[in-house]
Amino acid sequence: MMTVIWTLEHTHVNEPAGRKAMSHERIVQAASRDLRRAGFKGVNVVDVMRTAGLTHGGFYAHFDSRDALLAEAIERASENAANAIKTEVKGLQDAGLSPFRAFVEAYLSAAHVQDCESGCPVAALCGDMPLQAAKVVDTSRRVIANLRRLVLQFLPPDLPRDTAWSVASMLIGAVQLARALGDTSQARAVIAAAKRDLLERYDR
Amino acid sequence: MMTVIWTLEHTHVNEPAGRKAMSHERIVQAASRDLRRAGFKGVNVVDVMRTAGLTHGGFYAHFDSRDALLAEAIERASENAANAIKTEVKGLQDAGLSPFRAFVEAYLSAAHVQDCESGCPVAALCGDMPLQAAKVVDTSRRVIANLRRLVLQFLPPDLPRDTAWSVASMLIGAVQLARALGDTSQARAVIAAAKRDLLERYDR
DNA sequence: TGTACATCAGTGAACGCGCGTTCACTGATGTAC
DNA sequence: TGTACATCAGTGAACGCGCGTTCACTGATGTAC
Repeated sequence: MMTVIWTLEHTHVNEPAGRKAMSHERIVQAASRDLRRAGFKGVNVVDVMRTAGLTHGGFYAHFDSRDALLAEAIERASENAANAIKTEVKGLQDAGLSPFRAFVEAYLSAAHVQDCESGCPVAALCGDMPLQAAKVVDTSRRVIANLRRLVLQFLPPDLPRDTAWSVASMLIGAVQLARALGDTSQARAVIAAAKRDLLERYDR
Repeated sequence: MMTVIWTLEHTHVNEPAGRKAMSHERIVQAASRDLRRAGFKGVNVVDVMRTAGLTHGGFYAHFDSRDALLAEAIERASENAANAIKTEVKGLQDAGLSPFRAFVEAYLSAAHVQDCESGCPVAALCGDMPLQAAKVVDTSRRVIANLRRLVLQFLPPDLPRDTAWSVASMLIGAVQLARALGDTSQARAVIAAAKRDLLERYDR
């Protein structure tokens, strides 16, 4: 037991970021993209490892199970997407839009509808979240809480706080409908209607 | 060729509804429930046939493929759910609610959030629709169009027609978030916020 | 500094299971004459 | 009306493939002395 602890303490001493840690990171990144592009069932151990430049045999040196990877991947997706959105919002605010309007334009942009693999994991995965293993469900709920906090950052402060929930509902519902309708005029109508609704009602 | 046609014409003569047609119906009904409860990946040929009181070997006498079953099942789910909603809306209207309010209360009821297997297939499946086979995607889009028409039936008529899209977005987004959050106060807050938002804005 | 040993991260073959799909066969029902 | 035959709906075993998981092994790196 003493020996094991001693070994662990010295595991990452020698390489700058740690070879294993870098591999781990590449695996999680690959999974977080597959996850959003193809859903929970679209995350495949062999493919993810190959994308990360490895072979599948080493997978279980990094994760207890595929579900453990899913949990890490969805959390990573949440961070990535939040950062991407915030960056785009900043640009739109600099161009003169109000914080809330900038956020709505960023979240409901054509780019976000099309590039689901780098987008919001709640929009991509919400319907399947309750069907996953307990560990993944727990992480999913934290990711939903992250989205709520993100909305709150840009919501006019005089509104009741649970307005963040109806705004989040509208946003993920519209993105999902638009993606399901594909590249059609109906898909664009969904996005346009959601934008108009949100901005007319809540933009100050 | 003549023989085949002759045979087909006489296939269903002898039994009231047709033995095969009744089996077909039971299979589709079973699949439409599994589909909404457990998603596209939750529809399993062996289980569906067992639920319908049959063995799996006979499946391909009824459907070309599992995807063909999915397409029929999602369309059947759409009809079932629309009828159930309309019935409940009628009851709420008789109790004095406006058409739109009755519809929102029915769609966002606790029963609809909990009993997904008899609920709206768009709320249950929207996120996975674009990941399915072409035939299933086509049917999914028709089912989304059905939901839009259902919303239009209860929307105040003076509103722009594409308001149906933002209302539909809010409804399916809220139901999905509530289901993902489980039986928690947050889930109830999502539903309450969506109801308040829709009714304050559109109820006349 | 060099040598022997231990550990680490990763490899690739193999296992086991689920599940969509196929197929030869069966009992029941209907049809021809 | 009865007999022989055809068809229908369904059965159950088996096939093939994908995929999560395991495991013995390897080359590289680090450590003890």
